[in-house]
Amino acid sequence: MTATGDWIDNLPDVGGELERSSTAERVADLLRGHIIDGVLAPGARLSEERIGKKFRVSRNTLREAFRLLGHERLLVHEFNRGVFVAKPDAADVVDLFRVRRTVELGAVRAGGDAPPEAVAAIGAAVEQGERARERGDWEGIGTANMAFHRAVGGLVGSPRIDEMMRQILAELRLVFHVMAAPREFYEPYLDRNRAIYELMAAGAFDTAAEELAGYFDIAERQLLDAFTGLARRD
Amino acid sequence: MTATGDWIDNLPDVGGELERSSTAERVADLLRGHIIDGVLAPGARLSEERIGKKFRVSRNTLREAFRLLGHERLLVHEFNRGVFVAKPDAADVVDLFRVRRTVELGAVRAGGDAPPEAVAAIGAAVEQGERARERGDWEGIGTANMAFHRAVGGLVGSPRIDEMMRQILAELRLVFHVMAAPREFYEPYLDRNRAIYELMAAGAFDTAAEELAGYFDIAERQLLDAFTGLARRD
DNA sequence: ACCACTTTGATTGTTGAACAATACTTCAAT
DNA sequence: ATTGAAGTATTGTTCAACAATCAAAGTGGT
Repeated sequence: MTATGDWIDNLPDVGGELERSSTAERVADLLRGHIIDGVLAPGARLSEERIGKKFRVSRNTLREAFRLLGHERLLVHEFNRGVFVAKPDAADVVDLFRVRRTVELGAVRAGGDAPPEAVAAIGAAVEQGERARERGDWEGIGTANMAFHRAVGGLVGSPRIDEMMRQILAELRLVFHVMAAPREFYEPYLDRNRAIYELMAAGAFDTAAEELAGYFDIAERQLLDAFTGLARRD
Repeated sequence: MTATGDWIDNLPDVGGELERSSTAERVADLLRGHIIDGVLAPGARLSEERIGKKFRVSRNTLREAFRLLGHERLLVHEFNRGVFVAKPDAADVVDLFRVRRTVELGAVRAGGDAPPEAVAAIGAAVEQGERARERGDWEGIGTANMAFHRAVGGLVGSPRIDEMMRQILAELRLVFHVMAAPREFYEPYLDRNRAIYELMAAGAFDTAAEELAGYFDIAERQLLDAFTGLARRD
């Protein structure tokens, strides 16, 4: 054991993994989770005093967390009135799908340059969804579908794109909470996802993009119909 | 004038135009401007106490502003050490161009669906740049080039994409400050911008996209070379 | 000169209280 | 029903305090 002495150099880089985080960030993470899971309904008002008491943090720290989530469009800040859980409307759905068409279709079309692992990650998401279907786990199917699209964005291999996708998909979760989408919503898309993945695995990225575009058209139409249904009831 | 009574319904929506803004947002705007203009050099540390004194705002308010700009990647927040003006490196340049290829090329390829005004805005940016060249106004050429690419992103017609482009281009300004780019950097691209615009005006969006892709390749290469030059001097 | 260790000083992280400014509610008056 | 005028609750912002952490200067032994 006289040792080469440089075993320490072979340790994996930890990057920012063990970065201590501020209270504001932890609070933001918590709130984000609650919003995505629907614990905090869209449109709900977040009282600084009550949430501060609940989480045992000061108002100042809480406000920092609010700024973070406001920038992610999960909260809307109305001056002198407070912060509310965002409540996306039909226009937001249209916009979200414009973004998705731009980013995801671009990612797929340039998929030929992506490393094999990136494509494999998409396949993993497909299988994750299929396993969830076998269990009858509708929640799991939805999660797997999100993972599928996050993996599609991952084809670009860009941290910034990854971050954008995370945000966009989080907003999309909010859309579902607004219109109380049926839990089976994603089920029909499982087979389509597999088809898209198979095309990519075979190197037919352009065809895959066309398939994906078709999915966007149908899904957007379906969501918008649900929204106009809601509008009529107001 | 017994009146129909519902003229008020015909009033244009004011949207958020007369939204009052918080101090934190105004401070963030100020700092953002200083960062983009290079008044605050990349890597510079922003002391809470000194900046707070300078702007006459409390530390708490200042920290809210810092959170905003941190989320825009213009500031980096190191726990217990402070906030610094972001200092993009070569990896950031690569990533920024990945994003630009995804977003801008996607925008151009789908340009056929964009309204004529959106295309016209691109032409306006081209002419703005050419006028700046006639004046020998290098600063103006750079600004016009930014406007050009912002207008390209505008083809999508999505507020979220517009916001992304604003952020990406702001980061790109930081890249220029890091490597002290020559003021004539953008000049050679003026003619290429016009060519790309003419193609789009003629409806040849796919060809325009190919041209734009060529621009990205050259510009990225040029920036990366400048960076490796810097690295050698360290 | 060089290494480990402590001490000191400065800065950030977070809290709690305070006050002004604004919004919401209630209720009276027309 | 609409308007106006309190009164109350909430947000916007500041300030002061203290703990936690980092950076730098010293300290001593070799």
